[in-house]
Amino acid sequence: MSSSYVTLEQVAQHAGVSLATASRVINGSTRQVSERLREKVNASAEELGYLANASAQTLARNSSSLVGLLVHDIADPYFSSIARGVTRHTEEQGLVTVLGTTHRSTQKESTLLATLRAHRAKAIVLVGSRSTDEESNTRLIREIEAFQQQGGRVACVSQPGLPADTVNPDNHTGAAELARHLIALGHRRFAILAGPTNLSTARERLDGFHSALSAAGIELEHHNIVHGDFTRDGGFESTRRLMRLGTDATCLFAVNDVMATGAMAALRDSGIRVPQELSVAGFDDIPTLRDLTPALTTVRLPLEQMGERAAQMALETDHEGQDRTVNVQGEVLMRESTQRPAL
Amino acid sequence: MSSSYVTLEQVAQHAGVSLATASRVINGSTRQVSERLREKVNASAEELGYLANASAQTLARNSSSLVGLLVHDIADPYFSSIARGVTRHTEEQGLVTVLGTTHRSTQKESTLLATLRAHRAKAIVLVGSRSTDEESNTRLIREIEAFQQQGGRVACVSQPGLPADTVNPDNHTGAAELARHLIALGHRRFAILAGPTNLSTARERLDGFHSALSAAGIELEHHNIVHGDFTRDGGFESTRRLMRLGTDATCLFAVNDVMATGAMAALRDSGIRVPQELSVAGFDDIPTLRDLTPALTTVRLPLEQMGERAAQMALETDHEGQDRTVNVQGEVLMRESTQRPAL
DNA sequence: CTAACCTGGGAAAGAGTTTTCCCACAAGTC
DNA sequence: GACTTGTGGGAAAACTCTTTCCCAGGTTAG
Repeated sequence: MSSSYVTLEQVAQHAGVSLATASRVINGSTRQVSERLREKVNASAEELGYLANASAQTLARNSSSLVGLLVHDIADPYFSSIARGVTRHTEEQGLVTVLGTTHRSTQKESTLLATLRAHRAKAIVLVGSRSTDEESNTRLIREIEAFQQQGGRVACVSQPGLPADTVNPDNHTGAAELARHLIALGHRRFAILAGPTNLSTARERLDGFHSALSAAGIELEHHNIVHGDFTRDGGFESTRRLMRLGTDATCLFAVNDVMATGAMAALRDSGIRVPQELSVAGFDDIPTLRDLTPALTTVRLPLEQMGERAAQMALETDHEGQDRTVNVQGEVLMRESTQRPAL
Repeated sequence: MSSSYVTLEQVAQHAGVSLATASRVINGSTRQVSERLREKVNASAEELGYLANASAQTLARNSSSLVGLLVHDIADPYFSSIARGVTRHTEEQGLVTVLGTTHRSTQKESTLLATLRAHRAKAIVLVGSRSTDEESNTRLIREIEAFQQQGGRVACVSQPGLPADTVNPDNHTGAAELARHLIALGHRRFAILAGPTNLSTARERLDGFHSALSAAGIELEHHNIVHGDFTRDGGFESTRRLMRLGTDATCLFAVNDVMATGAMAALRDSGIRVPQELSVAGFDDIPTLRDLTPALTTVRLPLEQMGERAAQMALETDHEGQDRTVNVQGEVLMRESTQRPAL
């Protein structure tokens, strides 16, 4: 009663073969087993409702069917889109996805990485901006290497520079191209709703935008840059601050769509019409946010595919060479939230 | 080299004690261990970087630290909000969340449930509408019971009638109250963008709305009901269909926010102004969709807390009695997408 | 002073797989 | 007919941990 499990040994007995033979049938080993016995074992397994004990398998094989997925916040549509791509691939492969949310805490990240290591996870997909903090970065690298030592594989999304396969959106180019489109529209004075300075994604987008402005001979004034924390409310607050201080910009670039959403809300609250009085652009093309009014000009990233590709790279068994990097280009989508500036 | 792991035995040797003693120290058993040895063992574990092998523990204890979370689609903000609540609780408890996405396939649901069983998951949180299909329902119940037989615990969100603890939003009352508000605004002719008929959530919301209309002596005409599939695009298409066929309704109720979003997009495409020509209301108050224009009238559900509560119930060890049900009331939020009908 | 009782610690038996090693037997070779 | 070769099957070790059982030594009570 206490143990309502069917073990492989029971299956073997029921089929009248040895434990080893049963195992060989169940997970198709290299060794041949006669068709007769094979059928007998399969029939017994079916009849008894055999379900292999995953922890015993993991222990014996020293590798589990778990794939870790670490994101900052699963409720953030940026991450949930990527997560969907990851789960699509892992589930297709019959693997199990372990979801860990770090909420930008390197502490939690470490804990989760250790847990995944303890579970002998087969692979880990790391999503989200890498911090520029030296210390936590080297620690992260050490942990990744420890995991790889154990035979685990790692792939990252948006975290260039780690010793692992990487899916890397070209934030710099995307932002620069967006800037050029906006300049072409006639804008000359820009405000930027930047992200946390220590996150590479935020910095790359800022840099890319900035460099395109410079190339066009446009100055970006210091007081026209405010920082948000990549959340909707952060974007809202930072935009209010910008408005309170006053700005002569004709176009506001928020480095991600989620903050752009907050910005548009703040502008509406302040009675500023978008795009008539101020153009607004974002980055990511978050699917859930495509129905905002006015429709947001942005740079589309194929988030779901990025997650899928990362999972795929992390699980490719044949590849054993150098770490690979897949660069992903964004596509500028000019929509309703931007127009040529009023004279 | 092959095995770069530190085992408990190595820790024990390093500390000069037996394996059993080391284990007693590490996971604070009932048996006492002298302070001296205790410190020695802990120091050794620290020094060697001991990390317990989770699968060995699972095998020995016949219970893992895994908590399953089954949703239809992690990119759907309804589910990702709930998922956030679930992970908050599980991670707080030092447990590991396993994410499975079923995409409304009972086949995948079964597979995932079996996998979780094979891993000796400690608990499972099941999220999403229960199907009304008799056959898949009884199978689901059998699988849940099999899991419980093994000592696993189950909690559901929005799936009343299963042999498990349940967090149950009062869809009927919420929809009815919303209907009363809309009637009070002056609406008499309604169109409904209903959900898949076989999902309880969709049905309850439809029923609740309908019963409030009946109570007010308002007929709901058959041609004013269309069905979507709970997705944005489904809402879009169904609304187009509704418009093509023509409707005399002054208010459109979509049974969830995601479909309401698609409906608003379709109406805009058709040049129909919301709310001036047609009022629109949704259900859920999805956080990511709060910035739509016009702001959507809806029924707020505390999605994140619902997930958290479900996880909490699933993990409460002391509770061993009857299955509990927590009812959650929605709150009607009248916003910009509804107004009194034009005369 | 001895009997009963604690208490800390160690040996060993599982938990359910995988996998290696070896044996038995049949078939083919000279 | 003995010897090799090949093939299917079984015994047992290994994976790492938990936990029970038991023993030795010290403490207390009578």
